[in-house]
Amino acid sequence: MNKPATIKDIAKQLNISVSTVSRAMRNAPDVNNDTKKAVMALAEELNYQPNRLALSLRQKQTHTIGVIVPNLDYVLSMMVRGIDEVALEAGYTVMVCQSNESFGREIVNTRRLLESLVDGFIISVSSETKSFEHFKKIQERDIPMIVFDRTTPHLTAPTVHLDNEEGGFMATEHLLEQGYKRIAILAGPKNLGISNSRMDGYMNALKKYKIKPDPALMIHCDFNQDYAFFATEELLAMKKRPDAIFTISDRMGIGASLAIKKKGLTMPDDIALVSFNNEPIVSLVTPGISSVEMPSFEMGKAAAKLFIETMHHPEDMSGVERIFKPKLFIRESSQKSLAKKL
Amino acid sequence: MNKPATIKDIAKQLNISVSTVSRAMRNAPDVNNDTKKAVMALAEELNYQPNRLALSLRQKQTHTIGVIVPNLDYVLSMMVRGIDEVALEAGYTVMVCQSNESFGREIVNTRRLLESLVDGFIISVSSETKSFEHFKKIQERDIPMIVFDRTTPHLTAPTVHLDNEEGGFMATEHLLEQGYKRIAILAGPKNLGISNSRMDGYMNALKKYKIKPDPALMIHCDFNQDYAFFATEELLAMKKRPDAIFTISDRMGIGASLAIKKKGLTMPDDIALVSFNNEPIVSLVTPGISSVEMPSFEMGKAAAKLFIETMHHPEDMSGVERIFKPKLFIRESSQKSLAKKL
DNA sequence: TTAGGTTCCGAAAACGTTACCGGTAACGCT
DNA sequence: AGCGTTACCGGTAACGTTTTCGGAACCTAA
Repeated sequence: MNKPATIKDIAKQLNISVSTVSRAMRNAPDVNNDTKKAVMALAEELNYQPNRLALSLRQKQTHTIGVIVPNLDYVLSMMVRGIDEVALEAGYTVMVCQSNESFGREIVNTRRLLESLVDGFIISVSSETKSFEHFKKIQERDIPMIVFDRTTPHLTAPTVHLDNEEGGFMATEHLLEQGYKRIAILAGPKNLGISNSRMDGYMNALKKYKIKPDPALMIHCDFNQDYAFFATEELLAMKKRPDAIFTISDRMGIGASLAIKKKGLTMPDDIALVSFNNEPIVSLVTPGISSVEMPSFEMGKAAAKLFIETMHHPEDMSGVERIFKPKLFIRESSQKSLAKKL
Repeated sequence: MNKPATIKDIAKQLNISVSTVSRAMRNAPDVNNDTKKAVMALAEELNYQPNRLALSLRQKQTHTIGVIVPNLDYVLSMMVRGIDEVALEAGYTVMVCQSNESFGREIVNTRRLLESLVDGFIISVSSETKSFEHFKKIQERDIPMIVFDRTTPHLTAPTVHLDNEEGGFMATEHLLEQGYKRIAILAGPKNLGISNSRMDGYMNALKKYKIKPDPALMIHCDFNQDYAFFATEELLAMKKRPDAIFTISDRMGIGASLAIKKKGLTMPDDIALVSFNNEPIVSLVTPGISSVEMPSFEMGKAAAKLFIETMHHPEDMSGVERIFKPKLFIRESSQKSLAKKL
């Protein structure tokens, strides 16, 4: 009914020009104090809200960051909170879109946000994504873009991610130190960078301990609990079954642990388990599952900071990488001494 | 560097007017097929992306829904996914802002989105919120607003929520049926509607079974795991301690279970536990925790549908309520027979 | 008095798009 | 020949804001 008040309404009522009102609102120096007060007062009274669309159209920037994530699981929602935190601080609004791990949705989201809705992007690529044309379109337009968490070599952009290789290495070395020899790995889809890096770490650790990797113990499966469950069942059905499993995510770790329990085996005696992410859940199940932690919140903050930096100095930020270090939390699922204490 | 192409560029290059280009892009009927093709082709070539800001400014609508949630925990992120789902389908983009359970952040977020960035709101109020002026400002401007999950009587708007009273009743009655008599409740802050409703259900169940509620067993504490832990410790330290606890969320349930374990008590024999939300985690801990489930995803979808309905028929939708029914999942923490089987 | 500086304000263009109103040309019909 | 339709297309205002330029009014100082 009652149209929202505009700068024009205020101008008319006060018998001054819109430019003056505009200046007064922004507290510009060249406007009389009395007029300023009058404008402010009337704005308050009319419940005036500036129209950001007009502003953005005018100055060709929206002060909005488009964040595209594959999901809002524990880790990513932590990261988003981090992004939110510093973005708000810096005067940006964030627009979160989840692609649901779907390539198609990712494209749609990108296209939408690209319609002048955002000043730039902070993205984490979906596990389904194999082609990166939609992201390259962003770069062709010289629009800032940060890739975080799920990074990829196919995109040259400032990135924030974990040292996943190190994480994979730590997890595997820990198992080796505990004396496990046949260590299986449950990895994600082959095109998923974080999965591959973690697997590289796994390989490195095996190499260091002079153990020949066994392809039969290296499983690629979908990035979720159910697939991990089935994959683990198969692993456990092998004639020479593994004595330890490293899963690339906690969800998968949970799936694996369920399969282990179902088979009637116990951790860590019959088989050990280490997973990744260190979500709260892994400390609550019995036995507690060892897991590699990533500083999600901090990484989110770093991504946003990097974004803002890029906004200010777009010149060759493209190589910048912020790499965070993982931390291994050892629990009963992988340490015999700990388990015996119980 | 290379400015994004506009409708004007296309017009100039094709020697036609902007209006024609505009019509061609929208596939309007009154434009020659050849020109249409030419426009489309050139648009493709120039990598033209329409400018939604201009469009929105012109037609005074943004096709964006502002979603304000207190956090992105399991339940709410499920709901957001539901909202996303139907919103995208209906041609809307959603803008998710988390208030982090902070009143101040909620206000800031509302103000930002109110600056003509969204066509309307779907909100779930923060647990800290006691005043609702910022939300009423939305309504004063005749902007559609749906309240979901965390609803409140202070706001008259179309709502989507769980039958929380029923949920509280189910949980409590289940405990009573199992023979528990001194049932404590761990509730949230006193101003939190869902908490109060669940507590009402609790009261109703006690009444039905002719048990006099004991104020000493009704604890209000912060909506998280740690506070629940401490509150439970106090409960267990009572001379006449409760023989069952109903917690109003799974996080709190986890906190309670940890306190119970620490004290050396076992569930369900020494004490029973039922919580709320039925997050995956409650089925994974030992003993499994009984919990009341809400159809989060469906509720999110319903909220978005209701929003779209409201957009189309704003007239007196204000009374509409979509109430979903909870479902109790019984696990070892509260059913003696189940526990004995293990 | 006049020159020069301040202080305050207004007019108008611009951002990219759509919507409204109109116009022209070609065609067919009487 | 004259008229009405039809099929296309163009000009322009408008959306709400900022920005640039300029100018009026006043003050100060020589």
